[in-house]
Amino acid sequence: MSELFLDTIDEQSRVPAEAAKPVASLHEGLLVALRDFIVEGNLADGARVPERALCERFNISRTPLREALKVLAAEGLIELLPNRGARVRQLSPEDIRELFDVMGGLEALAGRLACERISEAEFAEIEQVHHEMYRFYLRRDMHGYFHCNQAIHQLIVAAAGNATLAATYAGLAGRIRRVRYSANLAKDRDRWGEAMREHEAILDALRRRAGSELSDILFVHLRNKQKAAQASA
Amino acid sequence: MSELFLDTIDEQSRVPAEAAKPVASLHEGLLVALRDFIVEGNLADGARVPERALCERFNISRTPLREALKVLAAEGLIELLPNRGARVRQLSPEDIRELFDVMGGLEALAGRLACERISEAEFAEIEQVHHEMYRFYLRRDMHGYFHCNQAIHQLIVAAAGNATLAATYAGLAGRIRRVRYSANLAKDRDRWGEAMREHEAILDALRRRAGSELSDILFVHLRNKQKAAQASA
DNA sequence: GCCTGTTATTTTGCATTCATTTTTTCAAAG
DNA sequence: CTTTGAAAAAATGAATGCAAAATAACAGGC
Repeated sequence: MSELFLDTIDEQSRVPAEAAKPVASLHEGLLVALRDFIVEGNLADGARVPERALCERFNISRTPLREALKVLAAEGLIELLPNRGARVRQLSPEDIRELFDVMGGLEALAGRLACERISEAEFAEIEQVHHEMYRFYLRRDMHGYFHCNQAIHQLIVAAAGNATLAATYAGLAGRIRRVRYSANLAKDRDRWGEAMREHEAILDALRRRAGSELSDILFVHLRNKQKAAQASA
Repeated sequence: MSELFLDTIDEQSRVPAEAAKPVASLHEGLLVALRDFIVEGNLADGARVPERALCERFNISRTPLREALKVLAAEGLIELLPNRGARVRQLSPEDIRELFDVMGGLEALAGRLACERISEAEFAEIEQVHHEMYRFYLRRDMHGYFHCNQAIHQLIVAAAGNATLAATYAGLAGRIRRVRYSANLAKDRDRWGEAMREHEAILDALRRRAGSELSDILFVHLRNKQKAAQASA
């Protein structure tokens, strides 16, 4: 490799640098669109995924669509029956239980990792959202409360600083997005107070950077959330 | 359907019966073959994945191959560069660190769940493999030790009774399989003794069904394994 | 009238083909 | 001799076409 070549590299290296993370957009667009289309419930649970209709819907040929379907099947959003096409995967109560537990485990991990590396600024942001959530709780504003709640859990996962964890978590979250469990809490006011107390404990453990403890609290918190969802299902 | 046909069905009905759970094999075969082909290191790290060559290698057309490639990309084994084909994803030290942590988190979860539902028979099996491993340790039989070690971690994940967890864990394990970290322990005899003591603690916590405690031990155990692998890398 | 057996239509899976883009080759200029 | 530019070759991404399978529609028998 000549020195001159190294000079030119300086100019061009920026391109692969900025293109390094965003793998770029190929038929990614289609994949995202299709995923949203399914997640948003445009297709009934367990319903056949009509190839031809979707081709017209997205103005593409069958080849890229089928490729996208294979990916969605790998993600667990749909299932592919040989020679029988794709079906929207319907989650059994058992599936949902499993997903809750795994997400609980991942959040527990996120909490532990966050304690190791979270900055004061990141903690301050979580703390701020927490207090905001508390105000929503006092006002009995369910919508605002859940918005903050989601944000906090998301911030903890982000604070873990582990892209693999975040991606894995997002993948599982996408699977159960079709199941609406958020509003279930509405039926159980006691649970709401309990959840709020758990969140106090979460913030406290995070403040003390007590990773192992926070890990425990988060898992139990998710377990309780799961129980509440099941009870009101 | 004639009675005669029913007679023959008796013979054949076993096939769909046992194929009920395994969604069946379509181009799954190709997917598995391709995955193994890459995992087993037939392609260099970061190397281009030659479509044409693989088509000949597996005697298929480009369409099913490209579908399989999309799935492998979703699994994180390869990466797809737009208009520039697929490349074997090479894991940075950071990627490996992340993978170790997530797998540690999942094993911690597996331990916790296992404590909730493991049967005496399952525990007995783990205990037996543990003792077998200890004998390998005393004999300084590295190969046998690692075999048992892998088996124990696998049995704990299985004992968790969570298919989603098992699948997620397997997916991450597949990504890292290309990186050989097993033999790294060989360079650090002290670590070996430490690992053995940690396994004693694991078995003890599992015996007492101390989920939270086992969860902690398993995560730290994986962390130490990671550190040892890094140090000898 | 309901069920069985056959035929027609649709749909899936894969191969082939085509337009673009990228990479390589080659040659001429500096 | 290196470097730049253009043209050829190859590879990628997507569309179409075709054989096999599945589903639907239909006719005949109990």
